[in-house]
Amino acid sequence: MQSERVASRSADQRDSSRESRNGTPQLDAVSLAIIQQLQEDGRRPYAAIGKAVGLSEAAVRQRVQKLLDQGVMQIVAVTDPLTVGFRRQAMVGIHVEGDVESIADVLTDMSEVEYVVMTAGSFDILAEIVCEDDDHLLDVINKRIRALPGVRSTESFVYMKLKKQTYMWGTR
Amino acid sequence: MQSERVASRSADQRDSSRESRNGTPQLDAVSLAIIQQLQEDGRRPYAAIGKAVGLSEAAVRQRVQKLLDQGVMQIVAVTDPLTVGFRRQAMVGIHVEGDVESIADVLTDMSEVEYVVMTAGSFDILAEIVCEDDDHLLDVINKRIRALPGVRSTESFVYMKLKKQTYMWGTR
DNA sequence: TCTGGGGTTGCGGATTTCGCAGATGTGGCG
DNA sequence: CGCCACATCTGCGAAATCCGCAACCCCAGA
Repeated sequence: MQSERVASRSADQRDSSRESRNGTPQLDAVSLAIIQQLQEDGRRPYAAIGKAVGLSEAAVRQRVQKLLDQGVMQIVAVTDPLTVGFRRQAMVGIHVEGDVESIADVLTDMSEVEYVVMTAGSFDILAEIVCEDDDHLLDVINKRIRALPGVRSTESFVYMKLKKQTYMWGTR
Repeated sequence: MQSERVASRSADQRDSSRESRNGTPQLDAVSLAIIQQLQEDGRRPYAAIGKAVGLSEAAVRQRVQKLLDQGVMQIVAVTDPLTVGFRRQAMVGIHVEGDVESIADVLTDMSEVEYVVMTAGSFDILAEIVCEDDDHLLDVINKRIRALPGVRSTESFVYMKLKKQTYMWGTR
């Protein structure tokens, strides 16, 4: 059993508490391996994960709990919104004048906004919106987003068909 | 216990096997409620879910399994790729000439491509790319995507900061 | 060398998962 | 209307898993 260990646990491996400049904890190889296991199946038993990554069941459990508490990962059910009754989705590109981050914060607080990212492209912000129908979508884009002070202009990309949606980073 | 039931199980509730035109199964209110529970916590015990939605533990288990098998939802760990060692992400807007769907299919098969959606905006396709560094990203965009026959032009939006990422549809 | 703290391990006991057999209910058909 | 076929739900043991806890290990600092 000892022989199945990923590696000798020393040096660069043990520092799962160190933090990089942006405040997010640095992950060691073992935690990464645990995350990979849970990306394949979020309900995989701790014991099975432990066997795969070379740790006891209890150790895996504690690390998973910590990753959850730290917000490094979340274990959730994901669906294609279209099958769950949300008929309209769109990506909205936003041109901002002034403080980009404060606009992003406002978007983050909107429940219809699913995804917000600041970019270095011709848009300052990309936001994904999930709505129940056209009226709802129109309302969010025109009345709620375009109306924000600091939003210079927007461009919308209404979704026609979701082709791929994975959560398998590192598993490839 | 009987009194906690969501509703009298009849009529519009029972047809979880009917399919809408696009081939995706139609979900009834109970399955929706189960999904909501799992969107809050992907590891929530079946018994707890059953209590919440008014079903026995075994029934919940069967429905969850079916939703998984049908591909309606998946239970997985999701992370911010930046904390897991992927330094560069980008959204790529693509202008296509000819068959859009076949291009989308090719993108879907690329492991670096995380998300593919066909849109009705000025781009035909939006694809999200997750890479380890700049070289990798450049390689994927220039050598792999732009090189595809049928791709007329692309525009990239490199991610600077991920502000929001949720999976709470229906929970609001 | 001693001490402190983070991380790991090894345990029971409580809880959950799993498989199965039986009950229930609905739709189709003679 | 009666009856069968099919899908779904329930109840229940057995097995596996989860969970909390105390002991242990190892490295770093005093």
